[in-house]
Amino acid sequence: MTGSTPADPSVARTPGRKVSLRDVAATAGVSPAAVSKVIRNAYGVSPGMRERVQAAIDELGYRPRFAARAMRGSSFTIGLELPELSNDFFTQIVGGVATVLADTPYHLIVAPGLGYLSAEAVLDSLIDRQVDGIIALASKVPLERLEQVGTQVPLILLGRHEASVSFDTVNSDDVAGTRLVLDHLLGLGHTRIAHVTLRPWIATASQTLRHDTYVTHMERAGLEPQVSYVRLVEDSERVGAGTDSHRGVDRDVGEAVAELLSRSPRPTAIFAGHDMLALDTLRVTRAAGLGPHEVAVVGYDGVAIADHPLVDLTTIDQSGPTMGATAIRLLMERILGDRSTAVHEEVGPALRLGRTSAPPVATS
Amino acid sequence: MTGSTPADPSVARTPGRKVSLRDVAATAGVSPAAVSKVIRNAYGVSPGMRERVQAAIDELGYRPRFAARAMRGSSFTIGLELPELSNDFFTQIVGGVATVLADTPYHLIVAPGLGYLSAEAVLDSLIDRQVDGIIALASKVPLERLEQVGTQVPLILLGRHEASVSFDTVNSDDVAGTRLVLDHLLGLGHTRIAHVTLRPWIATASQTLRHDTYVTHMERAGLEPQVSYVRLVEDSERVGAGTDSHRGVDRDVGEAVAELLSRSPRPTAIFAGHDMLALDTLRVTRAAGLGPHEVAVVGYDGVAIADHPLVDLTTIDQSGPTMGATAIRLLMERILGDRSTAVHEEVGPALRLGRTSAPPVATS
DNA sequence: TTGAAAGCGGTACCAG
DNA sequence: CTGGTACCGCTTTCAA
Repeated sequence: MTGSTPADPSVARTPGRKVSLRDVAATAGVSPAAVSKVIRNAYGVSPGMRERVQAAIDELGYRPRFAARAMRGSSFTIGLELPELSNDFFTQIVGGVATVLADTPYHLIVAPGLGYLSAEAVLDSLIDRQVDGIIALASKVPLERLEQVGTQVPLILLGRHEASVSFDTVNSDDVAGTRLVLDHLLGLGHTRIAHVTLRPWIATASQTLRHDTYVTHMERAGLEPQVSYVRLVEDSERVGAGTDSHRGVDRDVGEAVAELLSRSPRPTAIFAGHDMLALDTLRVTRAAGLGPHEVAVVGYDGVAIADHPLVDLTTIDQSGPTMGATAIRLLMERILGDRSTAVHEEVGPALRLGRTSAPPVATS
Repeated sequence: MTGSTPADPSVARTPGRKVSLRDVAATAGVSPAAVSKVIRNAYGVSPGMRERVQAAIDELGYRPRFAARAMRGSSFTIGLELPELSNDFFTQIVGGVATVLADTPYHLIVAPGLGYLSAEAVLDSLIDRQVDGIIALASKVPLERLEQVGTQVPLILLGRHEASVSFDTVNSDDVAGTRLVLDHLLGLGHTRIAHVTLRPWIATASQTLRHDTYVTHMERAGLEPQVSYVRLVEDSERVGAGTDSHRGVDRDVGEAVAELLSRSPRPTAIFAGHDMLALDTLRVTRAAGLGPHEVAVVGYDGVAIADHPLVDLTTIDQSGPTMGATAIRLLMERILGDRSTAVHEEVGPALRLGRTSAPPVATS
């Protein structure tokens, strides 16, 4: 309530107009063009000029506006599209990107799908913002659309094994990762290993590769693949999810897992398509009173909570931070014009053993 | 590099220049001003005009650029400052905000501190972006700075119990919430209840209120408050955290909890300042082989993982989504000019019982 | 109701 | 190396 004091100087600081580049130029006694060069560290300014301009900038507390810069030059903004924020794997990627960006004049806009916004809408919005480059997860956007985006703005895709020419990709080796999981479970003595995942949608998506590798690896081992698909949740159904509780099992995941558990003979191990699915799977198995020896559970991603002693989930570490750092490194190469041919990098997956996977009990 | 395929029509769609408002005007045979009015749903356009313009917009696939709009009018962008993304409570808030925003032409920019960027830097950056309004957590920014920001742009603060006139606040009733925790533990028979939290910094921050309430409530119950403070991590030390693993106990939290456990007599219960601290606390107690009956643990926030059967953390549900939804509602009131006096809303906290809090074993 | 024209605050080009 | 200046695409008076 500083309002009771009629003229409070501490709040009075509301200049009629923000200080502009022209103001700086006037104060420093130079041209606007010169100031522009200084703030961009552009070529062709004498040390004396730079100094005087910098002094004026400091004196006036000048800060360039992104909007004005974006009109002519670059927006100094990187857009990061991702499906949601409640999945820790995605926020690990954000961390990796942000750390690299910290030493640059570029800023990061985190643009989650947030349930109601599709990845395509998010990409459009980033383009409307004239970002200088985009990093995207975009696991469900058609390739043609991505290629098109890639011709408009430098683009890096994560989790899509596309041999695109217009954009780069960064992926974990999902085939190798899946084999790590299966060999681990097979090594423990499991034979009835089920897989719970989203219904394959894009053939090149990480999820799909894990699924396909699971199937072929099982068959090669002479075992029967058992997949339970989580029903795709329509966007319309998701509206309002934000105000609901985050809690409880996603109904569809719950059903998918319950369906697996009801099979006879029951699977002794469940390989979940990613860690959030694995956590939900554990909700169901624990609710059913089934421990690691009855049903082993393995995830994929390496979310932070996975190695909490109370959870201790066996999973594949995808090195989210490294993926993010790699992505922004590749993106900056393109933005700075250092490279214009597509590259496709992979980071190695690593098995992280936890208590949720154990040998099956010897019944049968 | 569409270069390999000489003339690929699917990728060829790279118009030399994006379609502008002027193009739409030309196509529709009207003035740019008219188009501007139509896309803003502004007053003073005849139905016929609107229809023709809309047709041209659809035909050309016109999309207004945020930068240009921000130059003169509003940016149709809301900025959300928050300390980090790896804390699920914060992303719950984001969800609440996003859901309400879904029905408006406004877009959300999520701007996390990301370790290296301080809240103040993030706020500055949002202002440079000319966002139309800001929602901030900003738990460590001095009040004067916030008041100043509040005079520049509509501002809503979360987790700060300030009676400001220049900005609104949305808070959980931290006093009531803390009492719920303590009464629960006292009811279970605990007397040696410790508190682990960040060292109080801002007197009006939620964390501080919980701390202060803990102290007074304990004293009023005739018990001795025992607080262990987590050392503040300097920003400089945090750089690079993004590429490190998210895993393991924050060294400082670990030390703070270990210090508590080494006291004699040992506390039988630990009230953590928020859920992420509680999870780290559980890491330490479990590593020390101490179960709920040796050391009860209670958190605060209601993160999603708290109610996982493997964790089952007793905590206070702060209704993050509701807080976010409330915040954006208040912000839109200010942006649309419906209100110019500050309001300060509170949402009620609720105790959520879990397995991590149990009566103390009868030793003494 | 409609449109002409003057910017918003930077950048880029080009002449000095 | 420096500075004048024409823009970028949209919004906003203000006349017609």
